[in-house]
Amino acid sequence: MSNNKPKSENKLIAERRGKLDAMRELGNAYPNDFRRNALAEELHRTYEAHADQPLRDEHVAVTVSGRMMAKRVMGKASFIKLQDRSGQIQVRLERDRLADGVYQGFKKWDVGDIVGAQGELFRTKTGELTVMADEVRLLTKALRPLPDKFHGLADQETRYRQRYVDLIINESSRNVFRTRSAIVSYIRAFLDAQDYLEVETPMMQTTPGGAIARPFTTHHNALDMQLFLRIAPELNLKRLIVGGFERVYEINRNFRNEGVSTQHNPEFTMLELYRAYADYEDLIDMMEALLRGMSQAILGVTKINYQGEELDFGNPFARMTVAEVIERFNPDFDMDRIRDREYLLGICEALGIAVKDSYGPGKLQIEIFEKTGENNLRAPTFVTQYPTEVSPLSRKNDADPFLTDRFEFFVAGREIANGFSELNDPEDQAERFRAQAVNREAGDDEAMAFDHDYIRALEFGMPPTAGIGVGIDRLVMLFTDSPSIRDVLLFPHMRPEVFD
RNA sequence: GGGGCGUUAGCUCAGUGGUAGAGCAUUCGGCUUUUAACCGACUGGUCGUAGGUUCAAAUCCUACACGCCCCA
Repeated sequence: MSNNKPKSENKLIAERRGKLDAMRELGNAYPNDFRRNALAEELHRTYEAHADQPLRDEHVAVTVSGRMMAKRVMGKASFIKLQDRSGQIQVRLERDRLADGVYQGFKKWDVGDIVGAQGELFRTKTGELTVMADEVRLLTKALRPLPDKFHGLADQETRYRQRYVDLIINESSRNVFRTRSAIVSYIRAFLDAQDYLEVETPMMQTTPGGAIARPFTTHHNALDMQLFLRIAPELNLKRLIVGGFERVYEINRNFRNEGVSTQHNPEFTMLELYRAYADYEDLIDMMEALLRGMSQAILGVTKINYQGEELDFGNPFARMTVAEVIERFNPDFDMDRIRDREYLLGICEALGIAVKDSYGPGKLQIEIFEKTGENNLRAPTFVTQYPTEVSPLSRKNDADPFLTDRFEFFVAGREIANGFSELNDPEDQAERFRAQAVNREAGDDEAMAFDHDYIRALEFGMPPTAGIGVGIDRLVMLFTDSPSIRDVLLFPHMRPEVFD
């Protein structure tokens, strides 16, 4: 994509700048005294059943405003379309209805300008609800032309970099972000109804924790100290459980210093939720209810289409253990040796998985699971019984300490959520931190740091608790049929544009 | 990090070695019920950047930038 060329400014812009200069000479070119009393969609809804003559008889006077998206001039009369936040409304301008000179001035206006109009409603002979303008004003001059009215804006890069243009032009893009907002609102209402407290915890932390990931670093000048952007709010939220807030959640940004892809943005939004006196199975049930209700509320159906694939949130979700997934997708796998490190190493080698010396059988199992199973989990599926080795904050299973009471939720081959019964034994937690520290020493910069204050908090006693993290961006992708995470982020991360 | 594809007018796109093209938009003229309005005339480009090959490069080669997709 080529960049702007400010050196010899585009002719189209130069022309519009000339029109703006003329406006400046006539007075304030950027007035802010226009107020409207109607939105496009509201008018369409209210007068849906009105035919032309009854509508005229009612003399419905309205003021509307928005961006002029179409301009069709037929000599002494014109039609324009104004787009406001709700939709579009047509306005008819007749030279002889308007004050002297207004119509001549209007002919110089450009598609993209912000316009306000006042007049009475009628219906054209093709039935379109229209405002017959008695007054019309140019409220803001657009210096830059909009993309092609028919083909719109298709260039991906421009859509991401100049999201404002994408939003002006593409209704589908506007709808993605409306749906995103509706999803977040739905989650808040769902949780608020269950007496959860929404909280905000620090983005900048001295010890990043709560997930296995590489952090971003930053620097506080006055304190002259290194800070990390959080990779998860988990440990702080559990401190709040210790504090007695029993049910808390946060919907906010996490930052992970990893690659960028259709599934990953350096900053992304997570719902994290903690509930005392609950275990991971309670949260599995909650997650299932949340998704089913959300699908019904947002899309009106429980079967959704994602990139040509039907995903059914209506029926009970599948449940499998990590071991079962491995068995299912590796038919020759010897399940008797699933904790045999040497055997697992052999399988990894055969699968072309790069392993480190520090990997124990649990980590190796997960590598095999991710390589062979994850992408095949198409229908909504809860996967349970994750190895303790890869779950440093999860409560061990009472019957089998190799495993934890943890689950992840998959749909369309992607991890959407991760939850578990929380580890509230401070001595066990300290031991897990020490194990992570060993990995850290060994050069694994994703391994967790030892968080002394978190141990101290647990020593005050954290009630039995379960928690879950849900990737909001990925959820929005599913509900908006978006192939890339960038499609559901208003301003996705991009390399800087060069302005020369 | 590796591989593939892409970058031409404001937008959407043609153009595979021989004078840089179309539609829409813009500009000018016409038109008082249009719907991608219509009719007529015109205008608009360092073909992503830098090198190279060639009599000649948007086109072939190399590097780089940015983007998209796949893989790690």
